[in-house]
Amino acid sequence: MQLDERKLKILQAVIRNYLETGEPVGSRTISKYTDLNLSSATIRNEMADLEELGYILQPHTSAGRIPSDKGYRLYVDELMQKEREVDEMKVMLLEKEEKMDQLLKQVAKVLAVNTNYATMISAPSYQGNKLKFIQLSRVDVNQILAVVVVEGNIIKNNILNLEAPLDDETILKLNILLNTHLSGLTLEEINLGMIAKLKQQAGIHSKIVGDVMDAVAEAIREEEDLQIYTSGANNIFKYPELSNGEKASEIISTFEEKQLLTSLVQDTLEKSQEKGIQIYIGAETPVQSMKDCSVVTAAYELEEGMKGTIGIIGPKRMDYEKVVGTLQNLMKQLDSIYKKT
Amino acid sequence: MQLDERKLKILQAVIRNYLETGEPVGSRTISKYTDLNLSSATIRNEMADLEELGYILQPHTSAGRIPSDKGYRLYVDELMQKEREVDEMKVMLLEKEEKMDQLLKQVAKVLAVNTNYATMISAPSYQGNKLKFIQLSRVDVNQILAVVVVEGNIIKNNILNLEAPLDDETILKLNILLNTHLSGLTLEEINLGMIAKLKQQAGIHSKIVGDVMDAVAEAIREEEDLQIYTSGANNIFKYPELSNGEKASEIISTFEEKQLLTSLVQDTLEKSQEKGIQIYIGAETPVQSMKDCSVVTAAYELEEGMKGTIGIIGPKRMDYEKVVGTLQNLMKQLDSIYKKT
DNA sequence: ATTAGCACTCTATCAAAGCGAGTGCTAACA
DNA sequence: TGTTAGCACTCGCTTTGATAGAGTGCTAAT
Repeated sequence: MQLDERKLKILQAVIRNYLETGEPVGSRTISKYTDLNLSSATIRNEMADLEELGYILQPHTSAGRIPSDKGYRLYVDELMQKEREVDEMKVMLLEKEEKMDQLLKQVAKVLAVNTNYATMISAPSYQGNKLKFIQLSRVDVNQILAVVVVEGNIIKNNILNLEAPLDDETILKLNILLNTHLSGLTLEEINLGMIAKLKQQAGIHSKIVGDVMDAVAEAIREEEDLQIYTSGANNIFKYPELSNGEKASEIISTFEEKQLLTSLVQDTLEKSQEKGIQIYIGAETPVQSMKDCSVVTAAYELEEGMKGTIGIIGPKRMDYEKVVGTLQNLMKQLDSIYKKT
Repeated sequence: MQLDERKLKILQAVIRNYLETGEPVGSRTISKYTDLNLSSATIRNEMADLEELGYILQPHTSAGRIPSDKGYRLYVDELMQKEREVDEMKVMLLEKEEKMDQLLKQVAKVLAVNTNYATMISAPSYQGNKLKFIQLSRVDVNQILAVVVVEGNIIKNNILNLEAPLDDETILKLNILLNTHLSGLTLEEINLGMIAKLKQQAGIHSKIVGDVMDAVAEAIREEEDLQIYTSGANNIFKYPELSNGEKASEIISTFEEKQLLTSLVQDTLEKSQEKGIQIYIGAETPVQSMKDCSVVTAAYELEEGMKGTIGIIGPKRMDYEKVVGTLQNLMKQLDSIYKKT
């Protein structure tokens, strides 16, 4: 059996209607709602076919139909209106110099308020970026501060405890040594051989060099378990199908233990090569606890190849068109903020 | 009418029973539960009195009684067993050098898992601490990095954009200028007059000084909206009286917008002078959205006078004794971690 | 002062009944 | 052959009424 034009139209009508109301859709509703001018009986026959094909299903006999995951999938792939007016969403323009996390939190929040869904945003990860600057300074008689700056102005600090005091001149020398050898290198290029060479040159101060390198390594490591911000988790209470205790609890947990969203971020980044915006319907999601939701994600890229992801989490009957539109809109704005520098 | 011994015992029995079951408690239950050897009829009379006095209330006629906020208050103030065995709770010992936020998250989580309530912990705030060190370094042709270190090794970075390049010597001079005048001062002592004087001394570079002072100011400001970590928000779903959509949503929101908990932190810090552990029952809480919960908080103090707070949020019928015990236990452990350095 | 006893109240639970929405099928129709 | 009117049927939701049970307040006896 094939999906002819008419079946598609009916499926579309069912889904549209269900997205709006959240209630199973009956044949009579379709018969009036569409411009097909077909009686409910005809619709019924077609709907029986659609059910057999797996695009819609009945919660129980003598109820209307609701879309299945397969139905939603067809809808977002083929049937969805690609362009639609989207409410203009103003991201408050933040100075680029402002702390990145402020901006991200802000974006997540604006998005949550605008869409009425839960949102997440992962901070751009800086893999492959170059070391820009290292500075050691004494802050106390037996402590020095190591500041590591990576391209993109990511700054990491570490306090190092000294065994024996260092005089100012030595610190200066170490600074020069470190900067001349390391700046401009990517974090990957700083390998053991290079470290050994540096230590050798540092002579009796090789321990300090080792400690600094550990600080650099930690800067990398910390960046690896990436930061994720969320907002609007309470929006899920707006959708009865998600707000029963069991499911709500699961979703809230995931939002609290943000690291559980990592797989979502990874998957989005991988797939973002092929397609800008990614839609996960129900069980398609890489995060188990969201199998009753749909998740729409996009990868964004700031200058200098820093990539992060934005995600919107809602019920399966989310307004995909609006969400996709809003997300595209947001991308543009992020772009413009970071281009106009 | 006064609360004699017997009334107190009955009130205690009602509350104990209600804490366990969460169901209204009837006179017959009390009659058997206690060692008073009184008939249910007598209990009924006494309970009628207790209700008139406002310590207990009936959800509806012909239901048992439940404690009122006033009843709980009396209970925690007077009736509660002060000492009780508490499950030993191991806080994973983290190296002191480890990042503070790791430790805090860990503590919040352990506490949530152990108590089955929602928890929050605020990072210690460093008000009144002294400026230790300021360092300007050039990271780019027109950017300098300002690092501000406050006592307690709190470090803040800011990138400043220059209008005109600065030579190394000038940067060095500025460093000396700033450090000689500012280090050792508390953040409050750095007032406008002092800034003006510095600017004057900096001559043509007064703009830089101004920018650095802004950076310092921002370091303060950022520290002010203090960091709060939460865990176990989903635990509230374990208590039916809190997991209805409306209330749950409100609580979850508060946990997401952690800044809403600030007033709780403030209040705890203020009151911590008089009493170690603070209990807010229902409407007593400074955070409006938790009026249906009880909140138990404590202020902790790490070395160097850094104070933060820990809070446990649960239903009014929370196990106060256990929670208080657990909290005291935790305090001891935190102490020992930070004492043994 | 305490308590046994009783009438009363209120809720929760269950079954029966009716309603309404929706279906599938059949037969008639164009 | 595709469409549609009609009809019997199913199922869930809501209402209703009856019942049981828990608990109370009051009174009268101890």
